Order: sequence, then C-alpha cells, then structure tokens
Amino acid sequence: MIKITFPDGAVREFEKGIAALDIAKGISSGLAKKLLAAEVNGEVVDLTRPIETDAALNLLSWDDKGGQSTFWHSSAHLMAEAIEALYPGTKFGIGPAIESPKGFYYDIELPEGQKISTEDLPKIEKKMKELASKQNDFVRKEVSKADAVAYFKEKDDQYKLDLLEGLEDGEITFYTQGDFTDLCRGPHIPNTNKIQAIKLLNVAGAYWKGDENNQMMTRIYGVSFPKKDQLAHHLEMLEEAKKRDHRKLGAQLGIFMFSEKVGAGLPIWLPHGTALRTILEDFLKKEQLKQGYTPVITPHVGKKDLYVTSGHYEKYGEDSFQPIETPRENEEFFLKPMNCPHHCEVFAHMPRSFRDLPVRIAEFGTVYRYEQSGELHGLTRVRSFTVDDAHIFCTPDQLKEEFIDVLELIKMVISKLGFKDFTAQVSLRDPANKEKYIGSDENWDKAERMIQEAAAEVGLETVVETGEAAFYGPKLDFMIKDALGRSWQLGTVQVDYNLPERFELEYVGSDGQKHRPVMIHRAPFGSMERFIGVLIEHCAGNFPLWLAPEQVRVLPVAEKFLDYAKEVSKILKINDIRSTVDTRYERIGKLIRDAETQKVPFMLIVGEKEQEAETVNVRQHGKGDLGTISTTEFVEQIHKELQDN
RNA sequence: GCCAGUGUAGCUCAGUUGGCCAGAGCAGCUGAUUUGUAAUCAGCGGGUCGGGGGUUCGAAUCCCUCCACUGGCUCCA
Repeated sequence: MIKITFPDGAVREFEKGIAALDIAKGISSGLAKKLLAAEVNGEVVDLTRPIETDAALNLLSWDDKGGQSTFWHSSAHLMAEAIEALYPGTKFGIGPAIESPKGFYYDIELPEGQKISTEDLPKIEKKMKELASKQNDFVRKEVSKADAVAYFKEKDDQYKLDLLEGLEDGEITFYTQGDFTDLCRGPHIPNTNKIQAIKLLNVAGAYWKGDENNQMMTRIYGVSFPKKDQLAHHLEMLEEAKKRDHRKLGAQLGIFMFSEKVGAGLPIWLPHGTALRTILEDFLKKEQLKQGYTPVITPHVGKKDLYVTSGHYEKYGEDSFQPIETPRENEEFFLKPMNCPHHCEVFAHMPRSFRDLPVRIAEFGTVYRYEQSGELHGLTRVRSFTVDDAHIFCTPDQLKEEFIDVLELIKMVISKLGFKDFTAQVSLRDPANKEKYIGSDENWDKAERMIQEAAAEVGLETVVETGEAAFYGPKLDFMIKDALGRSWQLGTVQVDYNLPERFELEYVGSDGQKHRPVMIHRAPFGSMERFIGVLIEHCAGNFPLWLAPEQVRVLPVAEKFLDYAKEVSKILKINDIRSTVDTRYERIGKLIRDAETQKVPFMLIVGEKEQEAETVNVRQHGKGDLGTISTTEFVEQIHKELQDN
C-alpha cells in the first residue's frame, strides 16, 4: 500500500501501482471525466501512470495550467498524426504547447516539393477532428536508445535523430495514438476524444532549434479546447485584439505613419500622436523635476571613440547602422544606439563631490538601432525610438534609496495610465557562469539583494529570472498586463557597474579620496513608441480625457451657428481644453458619427437654443446625450474631471 | 537576414483558365439642401494595378528581381 496526500491535506491509502485516473474514478466518475493529467510530487504525469511510492497528488483539469499544457501538447501530436496521414513522409521536429499565443505548434519538414499554406489548414483541421473521433488512447512506452534510433532511421527523420543524440538510454519514451508514434517525454491526456474543438491558426517558418544557420522548417500554429464554446470565446478575443491593433488604430486616429521613402521602421508622428506624446512627456518631465532630475539634451550622433570606450562598439558595432564618415578628415560617427555614453560624459565634465550625488541626468533621447528587416513591427519594434531615459550616478550607499524612488516613480506612472495589473521581473546573473559578467562578486551580490529588497519594500510582486541579467548589472523590468490580459515588458531599471568603470567616472568622497559612482539606468515608459503602441491597444484608442489629442469637438447644427461654435471653442481653448470645430456643412448626424468614430471624448452640439442661452449640448463618446449646460459650467466640469484624474 | 503570404484610387475591397477604354463604396472637389444626436442628394476629378526587367500579338493576371507590409524564426522530444 502507498499513502496519497491530496491538496487539501487529506491522506488515503491505495494499492501500490494505482493510476491517478483510478483514484479519481473512485472519488466520482464526473471528476474522472474532466481530468487531463495528474501532478505527482510536483511533476505533471499521465493520468494512467502507475504511482509506485507515497506521493502528493494533484488532479489536473482544464482549470489548471498543467492540464491545459498537457492538452495542447497532445493536440500537437494529433496534428502530427493528421499531417502524417495527409502528407506521408513528413519529418517532425518539435511540437510543444505554448503560453503565448495560447495553444501549440509543430515544426515539420514536408516531403520534397510539397508545401503547406494557410489554405491547407482547414483540411488538416478536418483530418484532426476525424482522428480525434476515433477515441484513441495515448499509449506510453519506454524504449531503448538503440530501438528509438532504429525507428527514426527507418523513417529517415534526422530531426528526431538529432534530438535522440542528446538523450540517455533509459530515459527515452515513445507515445502512440492511433497510427502515430512520436519520441516524447510526455505527459499526455488519456484519449484523443477530449479534444473537441480545434482551430489551426497560421503557418510560419522556423529554424531548427531557432538557429538561423540551421534548416528552415515549417511551423504550424493551432489552438484547441475540450469544449466548442471555449474555442468560440477564444476566437472572439483574437478578433478583439485585431480590432485594437495599434497599427490600425494609429493610422485611423492620425497618430503615426510610416513612409517607404523615409524608411522602414522609422515612425513619423502625426499631429494627434505628437499631441499625445507631448502630453505624456510633459507629465513625466514635471514629475522628474519634482524628484530632482536634471534634464539635458545631447546630440543624435557620437564619435566612434565614444562607443569604443563604452564597449558598445565591440559588442554591437557589426550589428548596428554603419558609421557616418566626414568627407575630409574621415572621422567616424555613429547614430547613437543609447544615451548612456553621452550622459557619462555629462557627469564627467566637471569634478563631482559626494555632496553633489546623486546626479540624475534625464533626457527624452532618440536612439537608432538596426533591426533586421523582418523583425520590424508597428511601433513596438522600430529602428528609431525615443527613450524616456535617465541615468542616476550615486554612491554605493545611496543605491537602494535611489532604486526605491525609481520604482515608486514607475509604479505611479503605470497606474496613472490605467494599467492595473503589473509585476516586476528581476533578472539576476547566472551563478554557474560568473565570468560572463563584469564587476566584482561582492557588488553583484549586494546589488541583487538590494533589488529584491527594494521591490519588496515598495510592494511589488516579483518573478526572479536567474541568468537573465545584462552583463553589466542586474535589472528589474516591469511586466504589464493590458485590458486583454496580454503581458508587455515596459519600464526598466538597471544597475550598471560597467560604464562608470569604462568612463573612469569618479567623485571625491568625504575622505578626500576619489571613488567610483554606481549608475542606474531607468526608463518608466521604456520607449515612447512602444509604450504608446501598448497604450493604444490597452484603451482601444479611447484615451482618457487628459491624454486625448482632441478633447472636445464643437458641432454646429447649421451653418448659421458656426460663429457661435467657434466662440465656444475659443472659450475652451482659453481654458486649456483641446478643442476643434467641425466647420463642414453637413447634417448633424454626420458630424456626430465622424466624431464618434474618431473617438473624441466630448461633442458639443450647438444650435439656436444654445446660442440664445449661451449653453452647449453635451454628448459624450460612447455614452450619448448628457443634456444642456452653460459653457462655463462645461468648462468647470472638464477641469474637475482633469483634476480628479 | 530567412520561410510563407500580401501589395489594384487617400481608405476598405472587387476584377486572375492572359483579351474591348480597370470597377465599387467611403473620403476629396463642385453644386443643391440650412438640417437637432452615428452616414442628405447629384455631378466631377482621381489609379506608372508596389518599382524594375522578361515571356506574349496582347500582362493587374504568367516568370525573374528589388522594395514595403503581414504571420513567424527552440515557451526544447
């Protein structure tokens, strides 16, 4: 007999070798039906795997992450089965479940001369459903390495053979469902009949093992669910995300554009986008002034030597825009890929005393980085962007306090912009590869501890990623969830021991000796481009009033009220409310419709009644008619709403 | 960069077994309508069919090449 401990702490005895599924059946057949996998002593395994020792057991259904990923992984196998049936001779790479986008994929190489495009997906989908309805069990089998190699040699599948090379004899398992057998660690759901709803989403290229020197394979993405309505809901969410796409809304709302002539990945800010960005920048600038930052402005290029000193040339020189040369002296300049080297020079231009520290140098600095053409994407992946950058030079003793202040600032900025859900990702060095990092062991340990303490003190929920630190110091990134539950990495704070060293920065301490300052890089928005891209999608283009490029549009009911409309708009402008007048001679319904589609927060409709009484009829975007009030009253209401924010 | 796909008017899209002067709606312009809460009516203008090259009697349509955009490029069997 073995002892099984359930999540609620209950302990019961079962016969040795019993499967989780049988235990569940003993509890209730309804429960057993819902289950997808089991977690035995923290490891996700097949429901049918015999349990041989005392164990903690957690039964996994669709509501558990482990249940979902098992389900999707099994769906990948089902897809592979369908593909093998439709395209015999296909070779298979890997087929995992994935988190984002939700679902699974399989990397395949089709037989010579064949290819798959989006149009072929429904056919594969149909085959998958047909195979699922055969209600095949997923059967696990332990295989010797020799047998496994023989099997895939027979199939001439070099990818699986490549994978087998990295595996030890004795740890190799096969899973079979129907006519399809795959090298797989598992686990899997018990039977294909659980897979009730399937949608294959797209086809893409992917390098074997993600290395661009390797063979390019075809990757097919899909998603599946135990119930049909879950799939329908999922597809609705994807539709909603499409509607909110910042590339679409950005064009529609006159926020930004790209021009083939100007160049790919070089965003151009249109009037509405410029207004939005200026408001955000002004907001942060004001906050930073309060907190003792000193703004500077530095050039968009720097001499090669600057980047040789900073070390960026050695690391990124080949992969950045190539230098600009002066015609006679042949001096080389680089477009600046970051602002820190310039800011280090600002720090170094005069002797610094410990009394001056911390020095907080801030700049909305536009930087230029070469991205491969295929990696460009709207505003979120571009070749020129503006960082809301600042570099804090402080003594090691001041580091923690400065770090905390920065975290508070970023927290404030994020919540002010309507993001409710965010966590901090703390990236530490890989303790096994300490030589990869610059700076003393002692400093690293101190900084890593400091970051975690600081995050705890400001009440940030943190996730620690070991090995993700930059070579020059540990960092903390803000991971922000938008209205659709998607996660984005925005603000960032990084500790840097490297640049002060390379630029030989120093300050005079109270002891009269020279000391090296520590540097913090920080950017609450990250980049204006990326942040605004995410913001557009978060609020679906319906910006909060204080950010709306056009806050109020005055709509005259007929041409003869145009003068009154202009008068109203002028009063609003005098009162710092961004307002325009729609001067077109169109029906009021048309004017309203256009203002609504352009997501203008307030529309003021004016006609004879309003003109005579010096009032405005207020209509709010998405809400409709709010009634008539005096113009001054409206101004007060708007001011109040802006204040409360 | 690589794989797959897309590129027709400012926008959304029709037109492909190669064949008369390439179409529609919206937007724009002109005129009429002077209007009360999500599209007034009529007329007009607008396209090197992404650029270049080729095949052909004939190319938006087929081939090559370049450009831009879209989905992706280890969340390990």
